[in-house]
Amino acid sequence: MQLSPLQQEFVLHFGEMGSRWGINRTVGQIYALLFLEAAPLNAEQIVERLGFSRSNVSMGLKELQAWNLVRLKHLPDDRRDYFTTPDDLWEIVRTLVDERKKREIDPTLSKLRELQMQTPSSPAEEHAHQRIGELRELIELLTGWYGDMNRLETERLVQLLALGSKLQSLLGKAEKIVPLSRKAPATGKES
Amino acid sequence: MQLSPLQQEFVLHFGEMGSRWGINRTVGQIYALLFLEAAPLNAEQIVERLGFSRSNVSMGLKELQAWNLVRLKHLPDDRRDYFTTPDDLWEIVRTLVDERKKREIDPTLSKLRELQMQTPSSPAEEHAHQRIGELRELIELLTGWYGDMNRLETERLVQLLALGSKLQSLLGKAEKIVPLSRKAPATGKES
DNA sequence: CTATTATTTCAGTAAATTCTGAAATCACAG
DNA sequence: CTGTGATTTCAGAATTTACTGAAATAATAG
Repeated sequence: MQLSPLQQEFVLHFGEMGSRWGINRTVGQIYALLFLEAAPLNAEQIVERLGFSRSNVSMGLKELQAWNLVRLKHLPDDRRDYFTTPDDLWEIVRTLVDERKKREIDPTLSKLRELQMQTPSSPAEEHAHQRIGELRELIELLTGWYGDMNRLETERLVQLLALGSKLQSLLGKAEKIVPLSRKAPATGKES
Repeated sequence: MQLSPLQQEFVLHFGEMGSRWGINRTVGQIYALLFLEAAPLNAEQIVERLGFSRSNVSMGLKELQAWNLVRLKHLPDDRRDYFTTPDDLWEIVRTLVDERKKREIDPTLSKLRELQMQTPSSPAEEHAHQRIGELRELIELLTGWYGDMNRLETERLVQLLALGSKLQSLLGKAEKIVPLSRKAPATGKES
């Protein structure tokens, strides 16, 4: 592995962490490398830097593409594929969360809805039915909220996140002026 | 496996999904079973219902305990251990997110901070250093926000989540009255 | 202390996954 | 076409992870 010490440590760390997520070491390392690199890299360059077999890199890149986590570029007069990660970190986060939701949450939500169609036929099933319903509701609340957040521009989203706990008191104040359940009364301050 | 059809489908589904998370099929199924069950179960009952070996169940339960995802109970005049999941689903979600943060995010944040101490010694390292800094900042923003949310009572948290995109406009209005960057001016409406 | 039952540990095996090199496919220049 | 280089596929090897049964340990009752 021919990387600067900084790069090397970062890449190795992401390889390790990769296995705590669904992805494997190879994929984690490839991603980490592309993330740090200023310019796009082709498969051969990744092989040189990480010391994996060519086919392993090919499969890793395919996986990263399936996750939408890398962008494919082409240089003039060069027909090899070059890969980068988006410059904008928020784009990366959005992709990551979207994809994980798609793979880890959505199938469960469908399954829960499907299971709730069944009518329970014993006290045990009654309780299970109940429990499944609660879980479905909770996941719907969370995914609904996520959908809302995801629709915000990054700028707005960051503002909101930065507010954090200040939101609490701010909302308390806002609610006095703009009650949640009805039309806002005139305050004389709107534009 | 001796379960009602409803239980069975749920349990099998969570077994499958388990492998998309860090946990394995066995652990996923045990958890799903306990989640649906009204009363606590002991290890032997789990063996009967899921058909795993006794030792496999023992290891699975140990893992679930390490994740803080099950509660240990004891019945009078019975020295076997009985296991349940919390009745309150929000408690479960909080535990899950806390533990995943602890395992998947916190170590990375430490590593990023550590790497940023190093002074870059080449243009490539300079760029990597930059990139690592951006990533660290983003993760700090997200974890900071999560810490804030986590401190809220469930009641409040649910209200906030349910607001979703309505928050946007509400905040716009609130900001006119309570500007974010300075002390709130008197509006004549505070308590 | 001894017997009985509950639980855990662990070495070996089974299963799943990751990784490789060789061959196949693809893409284009000449 | 044909040849060259880029990329992918894939069968088997290597590695890792999951699972089991047997033995060890722990806990309690008598």
